[in-house]
Amino acid sequence: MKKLTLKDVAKELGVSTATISNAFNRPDQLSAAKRTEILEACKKIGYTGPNRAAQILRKGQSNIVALVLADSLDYMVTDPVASTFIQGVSRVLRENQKHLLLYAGDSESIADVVDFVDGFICYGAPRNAALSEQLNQQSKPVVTVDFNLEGRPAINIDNEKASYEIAKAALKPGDHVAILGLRLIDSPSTCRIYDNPLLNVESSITHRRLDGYSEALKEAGITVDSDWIWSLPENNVVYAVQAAKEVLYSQPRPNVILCMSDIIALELLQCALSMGIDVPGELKITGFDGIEEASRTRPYLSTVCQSSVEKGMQAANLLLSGENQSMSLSYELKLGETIG
Amino acid sequence: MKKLTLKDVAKELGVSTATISNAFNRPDQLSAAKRTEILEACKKIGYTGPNRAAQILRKGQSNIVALVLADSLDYMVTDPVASTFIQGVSRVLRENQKHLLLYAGDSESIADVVDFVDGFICYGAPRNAALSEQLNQQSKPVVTVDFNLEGRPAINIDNEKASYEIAKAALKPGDHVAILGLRLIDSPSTCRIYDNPLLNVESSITHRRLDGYSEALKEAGITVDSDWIWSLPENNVVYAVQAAKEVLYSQPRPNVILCMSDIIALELLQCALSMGIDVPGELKITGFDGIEEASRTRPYLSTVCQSSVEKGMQAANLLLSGENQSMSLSYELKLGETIG
DNA sequence: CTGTTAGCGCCTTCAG
DNA sequence: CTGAAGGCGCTAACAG
Repeated sequence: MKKLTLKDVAKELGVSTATISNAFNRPDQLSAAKRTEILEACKKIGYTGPNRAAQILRKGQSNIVALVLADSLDYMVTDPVASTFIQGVSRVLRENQKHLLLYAGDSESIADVVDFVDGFICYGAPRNAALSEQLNQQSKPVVTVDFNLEGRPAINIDNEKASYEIAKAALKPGDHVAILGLRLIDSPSTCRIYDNPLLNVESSITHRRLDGYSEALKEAGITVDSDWIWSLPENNVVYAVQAAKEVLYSQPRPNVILCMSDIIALELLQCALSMGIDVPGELKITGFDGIEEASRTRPYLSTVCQSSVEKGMQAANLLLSGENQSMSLSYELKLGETIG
Repeated sequence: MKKLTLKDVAKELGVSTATISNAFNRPDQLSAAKRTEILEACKKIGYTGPNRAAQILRKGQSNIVALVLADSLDYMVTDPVASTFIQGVSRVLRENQKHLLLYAGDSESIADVVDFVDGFICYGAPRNAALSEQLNQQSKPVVTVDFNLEGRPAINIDNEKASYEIAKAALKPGDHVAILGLRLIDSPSTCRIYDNPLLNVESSITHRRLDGYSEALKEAGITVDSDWIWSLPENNVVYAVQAAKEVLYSQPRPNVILCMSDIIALELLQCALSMGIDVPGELKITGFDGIEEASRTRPYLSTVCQSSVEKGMQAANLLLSGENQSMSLSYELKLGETIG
């Protein structure tokens, strides 16, 4: 028994194909009685509705939304910030009967899916910059998050202001400060940035965070040389451990370390504690993001909480609404025990 | 400028549509020279290849694999075990140029996607049992993980044996034991199971784990009444906190608590520590899964480590290979400080 | 309210 | 290597 088509069913029931199609797609085009009659008959003979592949081609609509993540899914899917974002997106898509296709930001091109997805949510600048180009040149709706694409609606938080504030809260004049940053330079491994060329200074949010820190440092009369600024290639535990060790074994050891993510900050905290360093007595630490794990750890991390769930929901809503209106979401400072 | 079709391009280049199609899909059907000539010309005029929606319809193949998660994406995507599994899946799909569609296990039906995806990986029994039915009745390949679907290849670990072993390691005769389980009964909230009807006793892995515990308990001559067994509706922090409090405030307080996930165990551990309970002196705790966070916490959790990444990779490989061969993956006991 | 028809864009055969 | 033709399964427009 092969798969039934709409035509088969029409013949079987002795009505036209249009009527079957309408019964499924446009209830207003036929009487309610006829409609339920047809639907019941379909159920009986095992026809579950029009073939989706054909519908996609015909209607140019698939109910699939592509979520383009900044990097390979491999990295992104286990990142607590990203997965919370995905959670928000999926919640809204579900309400709207849309489906979620995850797309890696280091893919070669969007050609594989651009013809059938209904739109793109782009979470962070894709590692492969060509994707940004391609996204901008195609005509389906795009919403960007944590970065901007000319002419497309975007969702952001004010990274610079948030970073300024958390740094401000942690710093006192005379502090010796280090910064553990993310993808500030294009390096495959954890390292100090020295005077290497910076990566995407204009567009990357981590450079905005750096700007915020710098402002607070300047106000406190503190200078931080580029050999006290680290760059991690990815926001994960492996790189975080490397960075934590490097910075904690550096002489003279900083007494304030500003981290651009909670993952980094938490690992640094663990590392410091196991070295017997007193936090916040000898070392103050700040994070960024406000991930759940940060509130399960003691001492409690000082960090910037951004609601990734809300970000995801807003992004999805914005995409589905079709409006071209960017927005800036709020954040919240959480001053925990790691800055005393 | 509207989107170019294959036909437009053929006319433009003065060759037949078949040739263009072949240039993209069947290199052996034309000379290498002609092929590159065509491909270059296409790039120049901005034709990125055949329309995927049309290809999907025509070829009946989309290069999209649906990952059916046990529950709503909302829950699953932030679960560390599930997201690690997704990581494994995505790694293999990427190598094979396939794309990943996330599908919620509490959806009404698979009809929305069954016509165009190339196959299904089903991670845990879908909350909506109708999906299992539907999956089994359609003809595309399916691989199940952590549960079985008749006639379909499955990937599992031996939950019963693993649970037996971890319990065995923790237990001494005379212990007062409680169990924090997952979805043992069909309840919307955290509660003791008492004599409520059990859920999916045959098929659910959590009942296998319970069986394993029971065996070890029997051997140690310990009985655990059903009012010392809790069931959490989902594996998340909220329910874990509730369960932790309930069990720790119960009299007489157990001195061994077997948890069916690390999330539960970690929350219980935090809770116990903040109540000033000595672990493992006054209370031993075991987990299940071996999530990353468990190794960042002290005292180190005793747990069963299963490699979810490998599970995901195997599942994807199995699906793509098309073989109908089930497999059982290994696990590893990690005896940490929480059982002394 | 129903039936007919012309594509959506492509792939594959087949004869040349 | 080409050109033509027949669908894949459906929907939208139009005529009745």
